[in-house]
Amino acid sequence: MAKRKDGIETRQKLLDVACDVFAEKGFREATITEICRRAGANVAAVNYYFGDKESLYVAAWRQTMEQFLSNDILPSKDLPPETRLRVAIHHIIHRVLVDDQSRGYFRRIELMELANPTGLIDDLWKAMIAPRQKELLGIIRDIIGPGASEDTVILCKTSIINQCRGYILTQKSCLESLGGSQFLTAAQADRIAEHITRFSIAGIKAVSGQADDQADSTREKGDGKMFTQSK
Amino acid sequence: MAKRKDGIETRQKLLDVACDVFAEKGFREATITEICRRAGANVAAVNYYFGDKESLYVAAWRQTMEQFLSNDILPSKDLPPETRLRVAIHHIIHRVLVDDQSRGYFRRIELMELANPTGLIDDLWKAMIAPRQKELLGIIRDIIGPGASEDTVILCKTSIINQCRGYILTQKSCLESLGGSQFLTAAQADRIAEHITRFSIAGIKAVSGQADDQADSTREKGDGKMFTQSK
DNA sequence: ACAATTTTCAAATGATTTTTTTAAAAACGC
DNA sequence: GCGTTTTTAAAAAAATCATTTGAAAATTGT
Repeated sequence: MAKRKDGIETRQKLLDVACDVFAEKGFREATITEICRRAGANVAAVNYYFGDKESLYVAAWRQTMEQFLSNDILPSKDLPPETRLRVAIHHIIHRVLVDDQSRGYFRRIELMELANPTGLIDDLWKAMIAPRQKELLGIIRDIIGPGASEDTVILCKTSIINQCRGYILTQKSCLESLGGSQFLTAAQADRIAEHITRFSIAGIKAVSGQADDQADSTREKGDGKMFTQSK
Repeated sequence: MAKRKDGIETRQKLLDVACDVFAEKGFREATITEICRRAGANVAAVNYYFGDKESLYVAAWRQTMEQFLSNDILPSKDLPPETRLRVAIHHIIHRVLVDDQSRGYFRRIELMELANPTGLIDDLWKAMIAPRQKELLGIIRDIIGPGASEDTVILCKTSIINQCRGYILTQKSCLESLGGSQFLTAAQADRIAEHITRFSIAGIKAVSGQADDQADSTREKGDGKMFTQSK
């Protein structure tokens, strides 16, 4: 006999709420009890549909990633790199700060995972995010020119990512104190994104003189790289 | 009769370890059991000296803040603002990334508190950090000139803080993958700080054209400010 | 309408963990 | 050595939480 359709509805509701709660509290502080309560389901529902909490977490991550990637705009390679950077930054900021149904979760769950790693989604993360990081590095390289060291490009990427990422943290406390709404207006997000864009383009150009042979005496491992890419 | 001096030693050890553990795990995931174990004290010690876990947390925060502030170098007002910014950034990054006995805790505990607020130290935080924020805003104002809007100054401050703050997050996972040492060398931290400084000075100058009457149509509250200062 | 199956539910289980207390023993200052 | 402070082991108490269970309810296909 076929499955009932209210079943998958509950399952989906559970998954959506799980994204909420994991994004808010991280894996360990999120409880099945709360997830079920907020989903209007019985405590047993998670175990019925997902087996256990860990599997629910992985499923929530997967859904969040898929939403994140599916809404992705890849700026055409023909555009000048400054424009491509602008598009990328606006995109990140909007997803984080503007309420358009759960698309901001990715960055927030990522952050919780960074702050308190569970290790449950490392493989998933690497597979899906590595290409995106390369894309950003490529844009920066195009702006900065071939003369700059790879270290410098990575530092620029980190500066940009960190600028955006920071808003995830302050979002909650900032906005709560302003009043009800959990998200910024599109105009406010635009203002922030535009700021980060201009700030960063100028920043990139200003540090472009950092060639690879900078600071030779302090080099450690002898492989010519001071920093390696990680998360 | 006078108090025994081994008593305050234990108390101090407890407090130091508490900073470690709260910085690593945040309030809720830190346990008294672990703190006492790592301090080489009995489980009952925390309750004996501090009463309960919450009081220990507040005490740990207070100590961390005081260490943070006591080591503070206030760059002389005579210096050009670019130099003062450089000093401030180097200072933050060194405290976060270089191992000089627990001075980096402040930023890490702050981060945990931001990611998962307990609300226990809000007042403390506001009282001690607000002046420092003002200092940074003043430096930026000096660089950017009187023409720029207050919003723009705040956005610049946020860009700088966020660039620094991000390294707290990636520090752990980054460095673990590189091998044992929990901290960067001073030279690596210098490189990062110098990058952030140049990047940001250029950034500030690039956005200095953002006057207050930008984006009037999207203004919300009518108080002329798009953003208010928070954490 | 009925049987088969899926889903929901309340209650309880079980396990683990963690804070807090207690009362006695040890260590210290004088 | 005396009085006090500190430490200790053990256990009590409290608080969670994930998970299970078995029965009830709801849905589906016939």
